[in-house]
Amino acid sequence: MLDLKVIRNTPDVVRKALADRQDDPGKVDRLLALDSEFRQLQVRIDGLREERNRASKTIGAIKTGKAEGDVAVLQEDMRKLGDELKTLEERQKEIELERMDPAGGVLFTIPNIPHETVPVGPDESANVEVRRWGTVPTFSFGVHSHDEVGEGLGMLDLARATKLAGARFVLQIGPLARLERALYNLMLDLHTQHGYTEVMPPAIANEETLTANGNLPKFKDQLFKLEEWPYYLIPTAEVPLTNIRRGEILDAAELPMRMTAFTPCFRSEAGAAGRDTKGIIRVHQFDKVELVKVVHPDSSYDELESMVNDAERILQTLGLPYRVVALSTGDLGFNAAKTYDIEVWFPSQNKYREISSCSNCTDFQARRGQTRFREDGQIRFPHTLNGSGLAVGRCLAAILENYQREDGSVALPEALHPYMGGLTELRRA
RNA sequence: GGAGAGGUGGCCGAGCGGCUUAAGGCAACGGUUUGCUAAACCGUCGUAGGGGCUCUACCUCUACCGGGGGUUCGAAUCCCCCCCUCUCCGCCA
Repeated sequence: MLDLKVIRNTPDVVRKALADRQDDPGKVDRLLALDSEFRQLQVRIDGLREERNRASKTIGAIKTGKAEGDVAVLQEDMRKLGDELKTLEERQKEIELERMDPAGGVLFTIPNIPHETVPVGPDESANVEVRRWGTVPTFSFGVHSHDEVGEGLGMLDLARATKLAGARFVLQIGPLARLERALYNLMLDLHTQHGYTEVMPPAIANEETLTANGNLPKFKDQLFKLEEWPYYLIPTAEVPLTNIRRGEILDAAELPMRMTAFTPCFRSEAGAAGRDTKGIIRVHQFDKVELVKVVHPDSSYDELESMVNDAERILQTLGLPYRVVALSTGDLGFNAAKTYDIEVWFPSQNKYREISSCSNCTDFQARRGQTRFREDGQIRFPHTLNGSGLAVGRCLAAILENYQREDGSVALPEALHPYMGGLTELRRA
């Protein structure tokens, strides 16, 4: 959420941000109207409470013989005042819900303000490619999609995954199952070597946690909920990691916090029917190594650049060609002020596909979760960043495609050999 | 799952309808003293939202004692519901 004071003081900035995002700038004016009414009520309510507090104190003094007066008259007056107060309080509560309620208040429908360096544009067509790395491989034979390669090896069985759970689930067997483990071990090893603290969080989160992260209530239909429980399967480790210090005031010396975590991720993929139905690109359960930083506001954009580099390093280590794209205002996520996507090359689709998304959420998430830090007596909100480092399943799919050979076997990148117990290729048994 | 005991400021801990404006202590910060350190002494010392104003200051009000509701002129204190922690029992990877 944005700072209400920022919206009051610089409404034009927020209106422009909404317009750039193809959102409704009128939200600002609706919010300001509610805010004004709320504050007027606040003044009257506080005045009445003050009067009541005084009178109650007087009644107490009279009863203990420290003052003179008619208790009955005062009590009757305060009863009437109490009725009036109750009416005003109920009114204010209604306005408060419209203004600030996480489940639908106007403030919570206003997205983060894009950074000045974000390209302005209506949708993904306005995204800007920042750089490319690696050489796109050429094949002297007809390339196969990753699922064809995996099934050809006898190590990927999507039909039986469907029997076990349903469509959009994955079953890997033998060396391909081990490849999954090898990949996330490699990722965690590299990230921890570069200053990230490894974290193993719960894969289930409660409503408060998901609300603070912005997944609830807006994206409820993207989540798997546990029946009979107020719990959800996490859609990403970003959810628990950004909530670890929720509601706390940190010491400035604790910043920056850099964390990495491997978790399964669960997404309903509601609304994605028909998209990426083939293969394991878009599934209900996938593994991901996540990067999260909680940093001082002054350094957050530098931290974003280094986070992207940290994610890129994985692809470089694996020798997978990719490009980095800066998202435009129209494509930016709700929480993000700036986002880079990393897209890896998929030969069978003849295009780059997203394998990581790294965002600076500035103070937007921290404010929502009331994560703060104290510096020179001042209390401020830190900036939070999150990025995939990387999506393991998509990484595995990219290896199957980019390293496939004509005979159906797949070479393994050298960096993985130690993680595969010396195995240098995948070959049908 | 059953029985009991608890949740009060950064921490410890008193308070159990009005002398609380949440005592006292520890820690922290500023100062005095000191050759240095320590000690002692003095002061400051929660968060949030309003209002005033001569607007980085200052004055002032309100809310918050796990969360939510209720009783009352008045609730940390009484009542109801929920959450969490601890101890014991049961079950269990």
